[in-house]
Amino acid sequence: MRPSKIDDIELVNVLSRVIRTRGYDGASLAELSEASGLKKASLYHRFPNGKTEMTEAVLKHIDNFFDRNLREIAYDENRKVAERLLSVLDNIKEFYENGGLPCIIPALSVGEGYRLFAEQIAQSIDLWTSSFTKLGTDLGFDKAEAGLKARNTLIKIQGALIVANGLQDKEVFKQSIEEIKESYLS
Amino acid sequence: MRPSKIDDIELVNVLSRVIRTRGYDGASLAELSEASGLKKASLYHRFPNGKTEMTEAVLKHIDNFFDRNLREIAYDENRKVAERLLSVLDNIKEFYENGGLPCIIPALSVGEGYRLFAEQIAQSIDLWTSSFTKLGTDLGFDKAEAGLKARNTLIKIQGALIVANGLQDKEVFKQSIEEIKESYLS
DNA sequence: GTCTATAGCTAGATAGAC
DNA sequence: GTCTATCTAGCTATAGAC
Repeated sequence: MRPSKIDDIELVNVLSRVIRTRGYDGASLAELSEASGLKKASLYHRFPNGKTEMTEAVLKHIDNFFDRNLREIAYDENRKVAERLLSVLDNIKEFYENGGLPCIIPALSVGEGYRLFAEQIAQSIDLWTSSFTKLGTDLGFDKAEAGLKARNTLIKIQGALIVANGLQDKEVFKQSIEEIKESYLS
Repeated sequence: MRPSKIDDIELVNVLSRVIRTRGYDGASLAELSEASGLKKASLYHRFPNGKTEMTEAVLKHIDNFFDRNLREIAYDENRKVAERLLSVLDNIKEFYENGGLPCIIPALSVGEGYRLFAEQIAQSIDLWTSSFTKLGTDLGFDKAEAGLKARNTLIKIQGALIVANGLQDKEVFKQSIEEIKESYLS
């Protein structure tokens, strides 16, 4: 076995960046190849089903990230709930690079990406919703209100990423994260 | 002059639907042709610069819509401000078909679309922001707060469209519009 | 103004050498 | 595991008849 030029985790991270910024349809194999340093045939060796499989790997990687850095923390009753909230919001800021890197959801919400990955998108939204609902109930909100707050949290994050990108202004995103904090803790 | 199979307005509306749902990169000329009933060569007769020019026409058409149905109403001091707010929110619901039709912004926020239309996206956001800021100040909020509320209104609409699409649930969008109403009028 | 036909290119994908 | 070379299909775009 000849050694890999780039390990699996780093490779998926590179593919993730390209797909999130260029969109599924816009992320060509040529660009994925250039960004990763692997020729197209090498990408096919790693992902025999091509771009679809690369995107599945990216989705799985992101899903793992949020399972560890959002869901697990939100449900960790050994930690104070306010501390859990601040921790997950920090992890979210990290994932989106303070608003400079788009979410995968809009990148897969149009065109061919949506046809292929609609189910995974819905599942991802559900994971976020249940995690923030858990934080809300632990903070004392009743179940219904916690559910509404959770949904509005997702909406705010998704909307802030779109607007921050449109204005090329990360402050829009950072400000929204602060407002989310206040909406739970004040 | 042989008569057009489809008039300019209807044609732009059809192109708009395809670009908004498929994204700029995902909207192929084949699909634009099929949706409009015009062969590719006929589309080029109408838009000599191809897909770029079609998208420019769509953006201009949408810009006109919101100039008439958002900005003009927001600034129309002959009407009661609460009535203006309800009117613009109704027009927004219409434009997005109650959350069933995506915004053009995410469709142009990735890939080649972003490279070509970043400036128009930023301008569009500014028109929305100033319009809702005007409504906010006329409702008695001070300038700074009205500006923040306006930005959060855009964020909520954009985020709600993403989440509504991801869950295939228009209620998410309709609920968000109601919450926007309450945030201004209660 | 619309059409058929096609050019020219780039996309995703594969074969086979090293 | 990576590479060069190549295939085929789809893409944007154009030429020219009606």
